[in-house]
Amino acid sequence: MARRLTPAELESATAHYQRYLLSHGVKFTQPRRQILDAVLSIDGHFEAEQLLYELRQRGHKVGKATIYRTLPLLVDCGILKQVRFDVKQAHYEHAFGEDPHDHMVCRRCGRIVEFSADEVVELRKRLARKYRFHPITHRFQVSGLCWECATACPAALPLAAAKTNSAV
Amino acid sequence: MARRLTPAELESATAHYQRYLLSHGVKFTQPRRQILDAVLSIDGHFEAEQLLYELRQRGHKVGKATIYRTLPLLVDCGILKQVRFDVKQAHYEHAFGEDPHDHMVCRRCGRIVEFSADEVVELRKRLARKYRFHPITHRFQVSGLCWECATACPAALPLAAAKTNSAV
DNA sequence: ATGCTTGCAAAACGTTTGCACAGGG
DNA sequence: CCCTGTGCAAACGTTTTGCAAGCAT
Repeated sequence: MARRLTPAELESATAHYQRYLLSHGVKFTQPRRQILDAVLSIDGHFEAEQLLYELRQRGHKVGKATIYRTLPLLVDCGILKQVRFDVKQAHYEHAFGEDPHDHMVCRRCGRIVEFSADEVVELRKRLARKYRFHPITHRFQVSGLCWECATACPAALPLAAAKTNSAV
Repeated sequence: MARRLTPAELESATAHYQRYLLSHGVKFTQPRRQILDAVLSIDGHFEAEQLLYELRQRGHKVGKATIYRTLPLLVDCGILKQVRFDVKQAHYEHAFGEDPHDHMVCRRCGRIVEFSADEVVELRKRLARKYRFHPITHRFQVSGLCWECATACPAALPLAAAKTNSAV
């Protein structure tokens, strides 16, 4: 699960961001600083709208367009990762100070279980060799029922069993 | 890779669809028949817009709304699978007469390499047990460079190497 | 002073919905 | 016949873009 960053990591992330912007001839402006701070303060996954809300909470009048223009910068410099669930809008999470992980999403309650990506990366490496591909990143998302929903609603399980082998 | 369905499979898919519609009190209308035929004639992945185009090619005046209303039927009855790449619009592919597989997408040329999902399903099962989750489906997508692009453009590889361990 | 950045509003995009009419069982 | 399915167009929510004004270097 996303944990709150330590002060040292916050510092480091900011410095990293500034270096990145500088080296790309991009200015470290107040809105970009405010967005960075807000982004780093959020635990877990968020979408653009939530980020806008967080900024408004802090009394910052950043425009929606600026958010959409800034998120790619944060992704490119490695502070954020874009995570796409099965919905139209993009989600983001920290890529900084986090171990690589993937997600299991519960169909019933929407709960997200994060799990270590170590074994996934290993499998990915093996498959890439076999299929002659150079892997850079991956997304592995398992959809199903969390433990609570599965015990609370056994009716949903036959469906699960029937489709257990399908890849999406 | 998606292969063209055999006449027997086409027949079987149509019968299957009709049975599904009937059992759900849904009519097998002309537009739905036309959409089914067009869908089955397409190899590989497609999106709603391409399906509309294919129908127009055949001289069928099916509305866009009907396409969007029909695709879920085809997914629910197991003829299609929704595949989501890193773009906003949904893609679809045959789920009929196909082995479960996942995708590697080349960042440079967009080429899609399909690979068997057997090992992925196995890993998924192991992880689900460990994290107490009931898997139903999964999506495993590897992003990187295909063999051709990697050899044609070695400049892109350092980036690949640097990010090799990141999950998305 | 220059030119990247901003906010606003409007456009674009894929998708969904409301409605009156058409068509299948 | 009835009731569902259809096409059209308009609505939708997210994301992008054009533009005049603002601000960092």
